[in-house]
Amino acid sequence: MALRIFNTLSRSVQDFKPLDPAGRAVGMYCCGPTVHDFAHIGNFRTFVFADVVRRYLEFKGYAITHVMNITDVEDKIIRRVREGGLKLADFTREREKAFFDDLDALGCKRPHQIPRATEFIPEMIALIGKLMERGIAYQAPDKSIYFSIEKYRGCGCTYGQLQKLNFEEMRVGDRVSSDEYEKESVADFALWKARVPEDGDVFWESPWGPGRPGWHIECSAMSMKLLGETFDLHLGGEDLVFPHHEDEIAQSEGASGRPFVKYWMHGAHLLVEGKKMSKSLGNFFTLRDLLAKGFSGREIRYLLMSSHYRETFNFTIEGLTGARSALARIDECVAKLRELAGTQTSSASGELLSRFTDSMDEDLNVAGAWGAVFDWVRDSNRKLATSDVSAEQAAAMLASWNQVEAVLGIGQKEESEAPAELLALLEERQAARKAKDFKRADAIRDELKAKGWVIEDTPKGPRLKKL
RNA sequence: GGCGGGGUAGCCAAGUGGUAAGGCACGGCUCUGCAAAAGCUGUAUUCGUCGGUUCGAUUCCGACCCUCGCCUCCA
Repeated sequence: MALRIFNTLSRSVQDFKPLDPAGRAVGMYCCGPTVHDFAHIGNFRTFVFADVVRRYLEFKGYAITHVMNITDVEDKIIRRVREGGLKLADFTREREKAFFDDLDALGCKRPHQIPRATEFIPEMIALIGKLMERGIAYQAPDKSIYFSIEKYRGCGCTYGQLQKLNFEEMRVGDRVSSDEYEKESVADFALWKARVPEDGDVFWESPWGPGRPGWHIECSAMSMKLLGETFDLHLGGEDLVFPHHEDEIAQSEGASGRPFVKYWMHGAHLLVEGKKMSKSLGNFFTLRDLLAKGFSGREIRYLLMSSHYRETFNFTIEGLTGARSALARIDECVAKLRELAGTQTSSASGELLSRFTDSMDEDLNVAGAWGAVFDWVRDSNRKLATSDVSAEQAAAMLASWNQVEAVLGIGQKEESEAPAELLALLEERQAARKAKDFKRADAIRDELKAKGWVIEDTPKGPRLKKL
């Protein structure tokens, strides 16, 4: 079966067909973080979503090139740098490192290319130059360069491909920053912002004078440079549909005269505890906030990818606790199969893969995919309980799981070996039980529990499990 | 005001023109010296409300109610 995805351009679910005539290579660009602060859990929903898209495309056999930018020059960053008396790069590199630590904790694969905005200034200037040549961009009295939507439309291009726009009905002006009032039209947006005193030493020389790039231009410049003027997939959060992505299309198609991106995918936002995240409500979490509460990256990842990417998802602490139980159920089953399979290997069999694929093919229906996973867990547990599963059979079941897990990316629970002294206590308890000294046996059980280890009395004897 | 999502069990969340996946929580059972852990198992006559189409609608159409998001540098 073929993968189908919802394309924001057509507002419908379409068959995914790469531009590559061989149908194999896929270029994918995901709008990355603005490194002005620690990223929050809402940001990570989008990055986990992008990671799942990438992993599923790999699962489907595509040779993917995953690009994600780092926005390391922007108003907030400049303000922090100025306030802290810091060097731009020192500040942004630190935040960037924190971001990748977080991404690692969530089990996200590193994109193949991670361009920084500040390292593509010449490409951006070249792109702006092209738009100037074509008469689609103009320099305002404040020396900044703006993109003219009117001229762009005059060339037969469409502005408003991703969202139906009605400029007359739009509430204009609410958030237009004061340095943009010299634009010819409110809808126009900055390509190059002329240097102002507040920028300090954050500026670059350009044919139009010193300044810095506008927000949208970096993504156009970097994606076209690394993936070509037309590429397959562009992802981002739903808030980026307008204006960011709309403007990217305008800049890119205005300059190249060719279609920019074939498929646009947008991830919906997150609610936390039923409300929009905000610091004043106390429901604003960075990843490290949640890790500090004792949740693991894989638990957070599981919760973030437990529902469809185009639906608003309500992220709750209760959900996180539930994620822990749900993952434990999978871990338990997989661990048993591993033990049985030993070093035996086998090819995948059973219906897990087909059910998983059927769900994921339909616009990444992860909820349906998890349904397949949990049905497989129950089915495996039944087999384990009612019949002798051979090493070969266990290996075959595991082979399917491993393929699915490569997409889900939840990894496995880190196995912790109990220290020798605790194992000695466990032995002592066994001896006490044999001697019917249950008082002593129960005392040891409590002692172990106090140390964070639970005794699991299985038909094959007792085991220690970390709480 | 414009545009676009949602409303399915206590909570989260799939899905379908033919009578409701899965997860969490909860109850029962198995195992156990008792537990725990683990496993199995049960739990929505019903899918926001009211109409309509249909042999049949939660699924299609219309109206209404509620809720959320975007509307110029926020994932």
